[in-house]
Amino acid sequence: MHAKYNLLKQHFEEIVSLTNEEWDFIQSHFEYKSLKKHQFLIQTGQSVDFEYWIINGLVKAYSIDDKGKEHILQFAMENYWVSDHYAFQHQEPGTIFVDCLEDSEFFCLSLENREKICLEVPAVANFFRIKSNHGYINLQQRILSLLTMTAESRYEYLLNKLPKLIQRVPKKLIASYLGVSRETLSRFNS
Amino acid sequence: MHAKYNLLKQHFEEIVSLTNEEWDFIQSHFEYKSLKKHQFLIQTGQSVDFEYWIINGLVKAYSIDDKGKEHILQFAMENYWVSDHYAFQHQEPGTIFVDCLEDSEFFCLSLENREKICLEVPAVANFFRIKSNHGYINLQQRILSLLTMTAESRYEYLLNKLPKLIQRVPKKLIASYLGVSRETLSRFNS
DNA sequence: AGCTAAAAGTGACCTAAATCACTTTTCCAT
DNA sequence: ATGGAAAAGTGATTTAGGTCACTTTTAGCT
Repeated sequence: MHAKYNLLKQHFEEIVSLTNEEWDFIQSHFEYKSLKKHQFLIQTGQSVDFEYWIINGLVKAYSIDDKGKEHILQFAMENYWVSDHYAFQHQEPGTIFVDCLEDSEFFCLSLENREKICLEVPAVANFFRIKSNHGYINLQQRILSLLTMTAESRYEYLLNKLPKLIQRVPKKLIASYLGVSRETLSRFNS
Repeated sequence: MHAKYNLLKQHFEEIVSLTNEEWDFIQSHFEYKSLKKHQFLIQTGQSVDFEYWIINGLVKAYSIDDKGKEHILQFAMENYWVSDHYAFQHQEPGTIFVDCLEDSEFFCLSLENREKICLEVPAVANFFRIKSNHGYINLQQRILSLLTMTAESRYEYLLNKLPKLIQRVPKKLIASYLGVSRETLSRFNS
């Protein structure tokens, strides 16, 4: 477990620097969790008590429409943060599902603990500020890609940006992420 | 100008509390700017020196594709923040345009000053952290709406969510924001 | 008020992608 | 290794929305 906490520490220290005391304090506010493939991290209607940092593994965050169709909001793997941010932030029941595409391990941070370490250790507030900002920028890029690009060029763009992801994820899920039917995706390229 | 700075102070204090000394320090890191309708705040290829808080007015942030078509990333009005966040953060040339749909006034914050006030005043880091997080959540909602809803229901949703905005913005720009042609938008509803 | 330009509406036609139905391939679990 | 399920591929058909061309309405000027 020490080694795993060290990965998280490295993750913070890519952005901000921390003293050993600060790190010990921060670390003590995380919980460990482990799930197998197909298990749920978050389900609609249930409380969302944590934000999760992924130690290793792969999850998908998605919502299901009235026709039962799945729409993928995000794939998240090692080093990513994932949650139902809306529900977590507002402490409301979940609006999306998050489940594991591979066996996965997480460090879990509650809202209360997040606010606590942000207020106690300014570097943590800065860390999350910068992380959120990067996340915001990424989503803006994705929106632009949805507005400006055809499904096929979104696919090429993704192949280029996250080639490793494509290896690990069935194409029908990639299709759902891109906002295209699996049949159409299957007719692209190659 | 005092009164306008006060609006900004109120904006901060919706999220965090600040002492008078802290506020004076923060305030001194903003510059004032005023633009007329049709003037540009940000242009592609030019450096993006600031993040802007809108005192009053209305702007659109958009990119132009290879066919010369405009795609609207964001409308921003009083109390909103706007910039080319990517270019600003990475100090690279702008990738989008931002121009005024109405005469507008801004408080401008440089990257250097932002980092300075975030490091000096932890409440500011927390303010931007929370703001970014809200922004992230909003963009996730928009992505979901692009993935799951028809153009028509996206329009209804927007009408419902930001009725005032529709009043102030030509429908062809709303169409561009929704990712639909203006002819198609015109055929919706009533 | 009157002129111009931008915005909005509308019809006809076209196309990218969805949907449906079915086959083939790949991946696991026993 | 093998049987069953999930994933992927493919053809036929449908459809939402795009594009083009034109008219009507509205909003700003001077």
